[in-house]
Amino acid sequence: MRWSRAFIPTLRDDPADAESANHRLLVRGGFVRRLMAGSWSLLPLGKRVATKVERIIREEMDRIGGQEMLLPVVHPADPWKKTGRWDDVEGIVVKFQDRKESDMLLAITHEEIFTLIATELSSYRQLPQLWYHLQTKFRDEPRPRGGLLRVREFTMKDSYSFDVDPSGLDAQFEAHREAYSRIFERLGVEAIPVHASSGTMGGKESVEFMVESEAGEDDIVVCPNCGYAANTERATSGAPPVEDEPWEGEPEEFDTPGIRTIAALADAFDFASPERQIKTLAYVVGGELTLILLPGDHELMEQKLIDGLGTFDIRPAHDDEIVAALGAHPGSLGAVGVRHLRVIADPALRGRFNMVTGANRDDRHLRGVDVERDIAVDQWLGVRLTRLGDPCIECGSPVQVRRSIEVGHIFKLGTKYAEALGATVVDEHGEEREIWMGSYGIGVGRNVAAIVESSHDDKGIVWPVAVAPYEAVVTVVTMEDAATVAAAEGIYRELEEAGIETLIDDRAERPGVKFADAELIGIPYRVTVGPKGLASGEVEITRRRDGFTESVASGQVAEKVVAAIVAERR
RNA sequence: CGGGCUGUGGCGCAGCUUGGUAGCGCGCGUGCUUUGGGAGCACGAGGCCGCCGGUUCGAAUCCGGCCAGCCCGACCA
Repeated sequence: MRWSRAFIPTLRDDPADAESANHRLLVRGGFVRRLMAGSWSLLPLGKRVATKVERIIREEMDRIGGQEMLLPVVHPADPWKKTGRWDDVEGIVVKFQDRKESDMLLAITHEEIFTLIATELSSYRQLPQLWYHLQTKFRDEPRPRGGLLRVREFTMKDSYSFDVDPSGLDAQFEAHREAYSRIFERLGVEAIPVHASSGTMGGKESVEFMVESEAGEDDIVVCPNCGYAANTERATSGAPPVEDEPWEGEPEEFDTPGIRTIAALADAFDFASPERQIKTLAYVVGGELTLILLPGDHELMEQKLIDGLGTFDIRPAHDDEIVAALGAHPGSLGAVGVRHLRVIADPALRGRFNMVTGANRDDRHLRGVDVERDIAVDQWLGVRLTRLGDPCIECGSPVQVRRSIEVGHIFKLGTKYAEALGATVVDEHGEEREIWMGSYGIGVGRNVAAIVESSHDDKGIVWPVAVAPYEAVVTVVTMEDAATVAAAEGIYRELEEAGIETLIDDRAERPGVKFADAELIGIPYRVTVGPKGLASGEVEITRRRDGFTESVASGQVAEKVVAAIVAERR
């Protein structure tokens, strides 16, 4: 490609509204342009990168037996109503009606429709099956952010596995785990698999692939000793040890005028440090007021509550609901003596005594509370957020918490969708059985963003060869010197003929502009052809990754560049 | 959904406090000079000042409403 003919609208300045590296560099390098919040056009360079990411995904899916299809992006409501998700996905899904006033939606994922196709399977002999497509999803995210990291419209590779039994599902799940690891390795991102929450997908087991990055939106818990790794939405840890001081007898009420927070209570009384308080949260779960208890120095991870209770129908209670049920306002709440409400407590409170909690009378608290003696806990459920330094659940070593980008997610779905939509096969005994399903997703644009986040410097993007929009650029130092132009054109032709995707920078620009642009858009290898070097028959090869430069006889340059690139293609 | 910030040529910004000709840098076009790290000079093109309404003789500027974008947070009692 001739740069003079290419549409590569690079910008000299960073766009003002861009914070994260991928946003800043992809816009500045002319890869993408924003249409609206969370909605991006891929320009020629961006499309080339996305296509390469897709090719790698396809190759790895095909390698484990995947068959590519293409399903529609507009779905009728009916199958979504049958699986119960028509209501579950309220808010994130765009719903509308066609001219006949039939309910429809824009696909946020494709479990329902792939399962409908799977109803055509009739015998266990046809299983296993593995189907996938690369298709647009539209999710009306409440807050798109971070350039291509969280968007509303995006291309996703989603695959779906169909098996006659759980062990078949396990095998396909493992195949995906390996395929995904290969994909991320080829993309040049360091993704670690972690235990995760299944969210709206349902199902029991899921693994996320996470790339450590400050731009990420998730925190993962990692144990440096034994390798345990999990999203904080799911991670469990041991209870950090606390030494309670002895207390004889019943809890004792005391005055706490104007005190509404754990911090304020801790400041006012030296026996009420946060770790010795019981934090009492009021939630409405399935329409019923429920108390959630945690050690005062811990935080609730709402997703664990959702997962642990098996319902999305939870929300913090409003003040008036709390007052009506407990007779006190938030800030003076407690569960001692509460029998008419469901009480859920984090296991970190087990065996704790001489604790401080609200008395359910405004401006009054209780001290000397023995959790198991004084509180009627209906359910012990691990709902607290794992913190840096908490003991690892597997080995007890202090865990780390790292900000990360979720680049892939694989789920064991079980038979939920098959049951709802009637996808069954007959087994070898002639009996009808529901199909066991898994679903597996990788967002294309988010992976492009993750690559940029983890591979850039102050000059611009550093693409791995495998996904670079072009593998090499021939920089013509001056277009005014006929010998220079002729030599550059010759090298360009050689590289093209050797199958190297090459740009020739034949613009009437000064060399500094060409160097800066080549670095900004991140081309892995640059061949610089100018009169200075040509005087001794030489040109330069510069590697983007580390700036390493060597002079090479112009007759040998193509061969050297080809060898370097082929070795890095993956 | 709550909070903060921001909307002025393609990009980055000033002007707004104190109402009166819309400005700067980059980029773009033409010409000359220059040519191994974002050149210089000269001339030139390009703006519904986010939108609607109000105040005023007069609004980018003051007032009200709306829309859009970015960042933080996700009710933690």
